[in-house]
Amino acid sequence: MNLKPSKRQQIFEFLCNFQNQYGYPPTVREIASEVGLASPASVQVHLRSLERDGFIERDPNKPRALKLNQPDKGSQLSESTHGESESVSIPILGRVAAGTGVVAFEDREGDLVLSRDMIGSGDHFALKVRGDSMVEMGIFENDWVVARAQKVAEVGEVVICGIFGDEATVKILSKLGEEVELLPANKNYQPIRANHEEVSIFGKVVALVRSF
Amino acid sequence: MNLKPSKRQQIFEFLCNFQNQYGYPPTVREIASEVGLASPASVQVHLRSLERDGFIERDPNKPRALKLNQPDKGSQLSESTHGESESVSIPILGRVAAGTGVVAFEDREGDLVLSRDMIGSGDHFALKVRGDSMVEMGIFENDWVVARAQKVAEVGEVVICGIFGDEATVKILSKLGEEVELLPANKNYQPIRANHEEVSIFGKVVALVRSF
DNA sequence: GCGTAGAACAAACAAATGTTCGAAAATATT
DNA sequence: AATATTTTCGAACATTTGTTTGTTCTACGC
Repeated sequence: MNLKPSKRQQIFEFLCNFQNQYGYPPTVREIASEVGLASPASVQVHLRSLERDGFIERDPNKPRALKLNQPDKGSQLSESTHGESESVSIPILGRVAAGTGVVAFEDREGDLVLSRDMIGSGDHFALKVRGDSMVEMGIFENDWVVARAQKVAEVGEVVICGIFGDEATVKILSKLGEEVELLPANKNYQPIRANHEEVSIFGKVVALVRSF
Repeated sequence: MNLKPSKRQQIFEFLCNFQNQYGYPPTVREIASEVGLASPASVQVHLRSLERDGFIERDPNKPRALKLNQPDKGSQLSESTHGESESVSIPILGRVAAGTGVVAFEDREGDLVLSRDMIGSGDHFALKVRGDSMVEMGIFENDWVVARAQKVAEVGEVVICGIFGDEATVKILSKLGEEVELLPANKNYQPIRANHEEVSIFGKVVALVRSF
């Protein structure tokens, strides 16, 4: 069926490339022209869809007021620094702000130093793991998980998320859509199902650090 | 005269902050409002000045079509080292020298950067984990274990050791004396018993790092 | 004092942009 | 084949935005 990438995906990739190239987002008409749609109205539908799923954010009635939430995806940046390893200081958060959107770096309790090529680009934060809900993935209590701050993720990825405005937890994202499913990695715990609006993703886990 | 920063500089800093916060550049009027100018015309002159000097690029007649050429400059992000955390570069070893005594740092494949307070003092090295003999301790294949180079350890500690001059492995030291016992953390593997002379301890595992 | 230069202003204009609405076309479903 | 669903379109509209123009005000040098 879908031999070619869907318009939705085409658009998203174009957004990433454009932002990368020009430093600011494209307009609706520029998108239309690029992906082969004749009317700005056609683009609107997809933008709404992308916004509903958290890939982008928009400010209504404002030109180019479009923010990418996952700057990495569409951009094939050169990750080959393989020579010098920049060390990055990652703030350890006591708790994650349960606000609607951004991850606020509250209660910084210290820093974790890692090399850039281990975690990739972006803003990162670290959390100390509480509980044993992820033991089957080798994530133990008192480990540190390092996450890249982003508000969307894909099925199968390990994410830091807040449910019902609760404290942040580590879970495996297993289903998306109107209803979101979050899986623990421990048979003794139950999967969590919740409405799309009740779950906020704070970041995607990219590394784990344990100190013996 | 210039007690306060010049309007030009105010504007440039605002551009950086805005772009950082919203993901797209502000409009001329948003700039005016922010830096305390009442007319968009007033902002224009400064933008022209900034463009003339190469700080920004603009596309005429297009809203928000403004590119920062130096995204880092104006942004006073949290670069504070917040306390002190000395970062240590730990060599990643392809294999551990099977010599009787010291750990020679052969075949360095790269470095792992960690903060000193995570690993403590001493000389360290890192190994990539092969096999699943330690899964029950949450040490998975392709993880990195960081070890402090030392030739002795105590019962119960996780060590890097070589047996019969074999490749280095990660095990739990469980008995000392004439006969040494090394335990895997996996029911499918057998404990290893060997003579005191046949086992050489290279280091004690002090940290674990996993990259997703 | 006089004149000049620069900064800022307000108002108006033209262009670009986001949005909406109904209809047409394409696609999927029964 | 008939129907429902999705996608796209075209055109009009309201808003936002960049730009221009002429004016006012202040500071400075002669």
